[in-house]
Amino acid sequence: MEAQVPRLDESLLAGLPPFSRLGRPQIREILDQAVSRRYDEGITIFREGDEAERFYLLLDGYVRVIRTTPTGEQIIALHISPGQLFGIAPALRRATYPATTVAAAETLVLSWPVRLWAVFAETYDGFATENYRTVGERLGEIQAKMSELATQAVEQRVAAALLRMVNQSGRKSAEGIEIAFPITRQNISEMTGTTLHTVSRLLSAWEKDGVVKSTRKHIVVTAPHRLMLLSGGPEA
DNA sequence: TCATTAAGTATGC
DNA sequence: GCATACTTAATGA
Repeated sequence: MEAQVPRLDESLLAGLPPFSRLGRPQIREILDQAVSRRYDEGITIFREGDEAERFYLLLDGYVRVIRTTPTGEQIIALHISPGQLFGIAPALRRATYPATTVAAAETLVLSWPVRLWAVFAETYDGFATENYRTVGERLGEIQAKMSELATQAVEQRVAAALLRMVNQSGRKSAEGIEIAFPITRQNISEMTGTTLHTVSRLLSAWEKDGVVKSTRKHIVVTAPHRLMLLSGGPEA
């Protein structure tokens, strides 16, 4: 459907963890088999349970990984930043995607057919190990969030969620550090297991205290250290 | 401490 | 001007 755009430059992949150990000619081979595509904000790239036909690399933008509970609520499991692979069902030896993935902002991705996963892993030094590492990291992150959900109060969870996004996608601005992709109260409630009303109240209170500044779909953390206190221990 | 209901204002295509 | 984002207060588990 999408034509192969001009010709992808090798510098796109050089330096990214999954490809860091590869030489130019190898990167060229990989790029020549990739399809690139752009997604607008809000567009679903693939759905939980879909046949996993391709795996993806995020070149630019941000994507949200969403899981649906048996009762039908959406839970935002994590956000993915540029340079990371996603939809890597083959690494988990799965035939279907374990989660839905949606473009959180205008997004540019490369993708390859899953059958190439095994080929890359076998042919290219470091590809497999690097990817198992990131899979492990993400599982750990999700685990941490699950236990956080069970143990921490809402205010602490929301503070921690903001910090995570800032750490991962923070962009320095005049006022502080801003989250680099559009994010709503609803979204934040979906990552913290609360309601948008509670998130709204918390953000309003924090704004009054000078910890954050927000406009519609846009949040700047003006006092990260104070958020840290809020997310941390019981008393702060 | 927090969800829910409900009723409002603000914002942007 | 309509849909969506966001705010706030009240109530009750």
